[in-house]
Amino acid sequence: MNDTAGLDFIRQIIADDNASGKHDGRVCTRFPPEPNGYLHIGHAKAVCLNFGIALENSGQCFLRFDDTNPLKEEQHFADAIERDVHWLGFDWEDRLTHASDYYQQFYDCAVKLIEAGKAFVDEQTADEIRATRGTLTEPGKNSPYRDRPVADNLDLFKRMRAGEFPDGVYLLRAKIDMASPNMNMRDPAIYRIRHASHQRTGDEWPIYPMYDFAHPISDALEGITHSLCTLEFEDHRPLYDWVLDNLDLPYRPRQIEFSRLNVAYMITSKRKLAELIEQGQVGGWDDPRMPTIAGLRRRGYPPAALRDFCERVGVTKKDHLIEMALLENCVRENLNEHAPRAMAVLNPLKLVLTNYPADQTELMTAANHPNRPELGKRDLPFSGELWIERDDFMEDAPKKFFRLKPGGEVRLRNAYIVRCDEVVKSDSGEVTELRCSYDPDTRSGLPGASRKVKGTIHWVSAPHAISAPVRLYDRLFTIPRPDMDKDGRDFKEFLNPESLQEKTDAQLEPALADAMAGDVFQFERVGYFVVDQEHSQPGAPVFNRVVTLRDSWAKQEKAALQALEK
RNA sequence: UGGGGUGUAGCCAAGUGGUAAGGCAGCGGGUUUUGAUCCCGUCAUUCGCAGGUUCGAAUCCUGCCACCCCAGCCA
Repeated sequence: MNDTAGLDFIRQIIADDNASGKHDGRVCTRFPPEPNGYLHIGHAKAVCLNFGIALENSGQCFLRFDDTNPLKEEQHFADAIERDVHWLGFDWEDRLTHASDYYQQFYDCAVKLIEAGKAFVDEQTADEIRATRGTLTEPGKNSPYRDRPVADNLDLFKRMRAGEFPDGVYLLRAKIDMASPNMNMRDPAIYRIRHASHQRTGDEWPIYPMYDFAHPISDALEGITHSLCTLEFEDHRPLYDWVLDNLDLPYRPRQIEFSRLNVAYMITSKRKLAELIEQGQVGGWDDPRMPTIAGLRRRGYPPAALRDFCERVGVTKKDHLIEMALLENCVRENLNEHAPRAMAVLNPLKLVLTNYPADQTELMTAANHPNRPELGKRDLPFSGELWIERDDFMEDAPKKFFRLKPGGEVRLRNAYIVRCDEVVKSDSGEVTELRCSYDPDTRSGLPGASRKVKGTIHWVSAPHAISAPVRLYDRLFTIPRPDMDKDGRDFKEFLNPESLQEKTDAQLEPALADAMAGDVFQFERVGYFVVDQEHSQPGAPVFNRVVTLRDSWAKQEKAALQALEK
């Protein structure tokens, strides 16, 4: 019986339960978001875990909206959550539920508890309750209403439900133990009066159950076998079990906690993200720099890469901080496989071929993917006037610089080898044009093409190029944990001023004009770029950089620079 | 200083008394018309620390240390 080897601790528990027949071999999970905001990368881990486990075990997973607090919830959040879970690649089929579907059952359960003498109606104020709860080291005090007769409790609770009392004057509490070292067991609130219109049940209910009461019951009613949640609910488990122990429900779910996902240079606090939006630091919840699913989608991260990431980070109870490099590796790995190649120049520098016939145009053939011939080829117009990347030319180049330098040769990808004969500068000394000669025998595909030069650079034909806005995105913050500063500095002090850089004069190969929103390309030697879903028009794409290519040259240069500083 | 958790490489993570998997990052090399991809190699004499048990300990015991969570009528 060594078949649990290598599984994470939750999957081991499930495998053991399956082996012992604990739930008749049934596996049922749920992803239970409150519809009070947008899903983010941390939720993605929970989605992948819950739906993934169900899939692996031929089980089922519910998408359940935990809508027990109408003050914070909105239908459009629920709609966005459904869209995001689907986009991540998961399907709940007919298992879309709401805590609010069970309001009557919750109420009936509460009545049962009251009848059993296990719950009472308190009429202390919120302040009084807080004051008598005790502290971490001191026990609390019993409410003066704790021993109210069952009949009175029943009467009051029914009148609470009937809407006879204003908010806050009565509260249904579980009767557990005010001296418990676990604060959650000190007669926790289970039902409060809230005269608020609910997005689904309208004004039907003036009272709403608390999470700690509603959650275990919802789980039990749905036949959830393993109720997975994050570590901060560990202290709630005794209460979760207490509710199940004291009610007669059809199933007995088990709560298991795992550590929430933390990714370096990202924050997931709803309040803080909202602050960035309010201040205009980012464009909205779907800004490509946001850690929201909507943001990641618009950034061009493939859902499969996100799933891969969630799998690779593992499931444990340790606090952790995942490096961004792992996420980016997952994205690159996916995109390298799937993204067709294209040529685009972000910082154009004019290159003129002095010996190329004037007004001549040739069609060069370029593979759409170097390792996947089945993805086909395309034609690239070539002429005597080209754009190349400014970084691909250096006047005083170091030995290891493989690109263009005065008098040097370089291969134009999919085209000819060219030599730099003359550097034209403006009055201010800025390089404005390179005058080069090409070697006609070295055209790609010709026998002369076998001549080797050290470098290959990308280009686009100036008369044929299209121009498109290109946005270069980078991490939103400059430090790994902007929200955990030791000196208490505000997270906004660590905003990366270079998280967005807009290129307005990028020159792209003409075929890119027809790119569709959501399409992702590798701009060769530059990075992966997605056609923005919001701002692109047919025939007028706007590109977002998903992630750069790995760049060992840049790394070398950076290292050399750092060595120089020392 | 109450209760609940967690400590294995730079970052994750397996390991369940028999001699430290794997991934990411890093480093070195090879292939390459992308300084990409791909390929090869390298990367913990030691598991928070200190004792103990044992032929044998990351795994068991004792003590200590560090970090995280909890005092909403939020979830």
